[in-house]
Amino acid sequence: MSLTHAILGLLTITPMTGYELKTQAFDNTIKYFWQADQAQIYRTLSAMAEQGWVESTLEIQEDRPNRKVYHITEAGLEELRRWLHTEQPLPVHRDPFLVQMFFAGQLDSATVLNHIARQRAAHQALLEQYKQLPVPPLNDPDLDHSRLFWRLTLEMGITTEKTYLDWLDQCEAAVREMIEANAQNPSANPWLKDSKA
Amino acid sequence: MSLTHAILGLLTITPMTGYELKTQAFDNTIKYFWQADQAQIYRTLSAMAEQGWVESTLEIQEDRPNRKVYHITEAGLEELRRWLHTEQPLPVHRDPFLVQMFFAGQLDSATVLNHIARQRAAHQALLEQYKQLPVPPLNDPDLDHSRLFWRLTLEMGITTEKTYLDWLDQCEAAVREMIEANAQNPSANPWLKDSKA
DNA sequence: TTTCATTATATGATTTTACATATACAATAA
DNA sequence: TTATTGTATATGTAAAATCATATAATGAAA
Repeated sequence: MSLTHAILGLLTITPMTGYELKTQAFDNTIKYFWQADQAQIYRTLSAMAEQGWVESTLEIQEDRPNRKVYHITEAGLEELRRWLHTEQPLPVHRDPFLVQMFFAGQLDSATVLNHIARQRAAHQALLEQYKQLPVPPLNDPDLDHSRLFWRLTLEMGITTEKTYLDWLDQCEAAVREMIEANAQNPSANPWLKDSKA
Repeated sequence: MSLTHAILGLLTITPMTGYELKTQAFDNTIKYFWQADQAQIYRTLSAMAEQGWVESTLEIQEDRPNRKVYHITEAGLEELRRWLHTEQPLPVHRDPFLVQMFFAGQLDSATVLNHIARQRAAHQALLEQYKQLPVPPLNDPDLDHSRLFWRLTLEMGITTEKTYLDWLDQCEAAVREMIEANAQNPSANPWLKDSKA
């Protein structure tokens, strides 16, 4: 599975604790292409340590919990390199909102517009977060190999969110148009319910 | 979970067997926002039948296996309506290729270009498949409520794939540029390995 | 002729993901 | 003062997803 390899890759950048992997790497940086649960990260780290792909050193701290800093081993590097050469399957799409929209013909228009607005806000927030990530732009002279790919994948996250927002706007427009069309149609149907407000 | 509600929704269109749900609905139509395994569909249908949300009638066939045609019940319709009113969480992104690209600085450029080309072909194929789905376009007068939302979600699938293809092209261009830049740089690094061909 | 694809349902086993909760101390906020 | 947030690791459990395989008939292809 790719979580293992995402972690292996991250540990080539710098040794990290499970907590840092979660809060700095996954939640802030690469969540637009791989999301991971905290519990899953810790358990995967244990499994990887058993495999011999990572090792940890305990850092004793006084005022806060001890840190288990993981670093990648030679075997881990080898596994990462092997995996990096393999062809990857297509992404799995599972978007519950799109399921909802697919069947939104069964909802009144006001509810649909409300759903759209909420999703819009959530995606907008994501986009803002991605935009603030400190990765040099494509035309930056500091863009070395690694950073080039970080920027490219970040661009993907940003573009995806922009596309999503555009689509939500398109949906809203289409729904409003449909409301108009129905308002002029005397054989009014229940779809208009509440939506005149 | 949304698989249940995707199935409930699909059964409001027409009664179907598990096989039809898989081959016609999921694999052909809505896989760009909800993918489902065959085994999972059958098991979910069983669970839904126990819940009382669907019922099945057995259609005896002579030359092929009998069909278990599921239809939605009143309780199922109620559950679907309830769910359609709830707010949905953001989509979960898990794209192993993007993980690979994030760490592609550790690969030689020829391998990266090869990976990109393969993904491109796969996404191109998906796009072609989506384009051929028989859903009336947005400006079609036959576009009723249901079909409007089918078209909107399909537009999302198409747009997403187009965006992905554009991004892959951008990646390819960036990698080729990086190759150029490195070729002129005498402090050649292993990244160029094999990529001069 | 044997293998493969299609139609159709189903189970076993495993892996992956998700959700909840526990511990523990410090600092900050209500 | 009490509650919450941040740092840090971990387990229990359940749900969901994946992969493999079984059955069984027909028809087509190698």
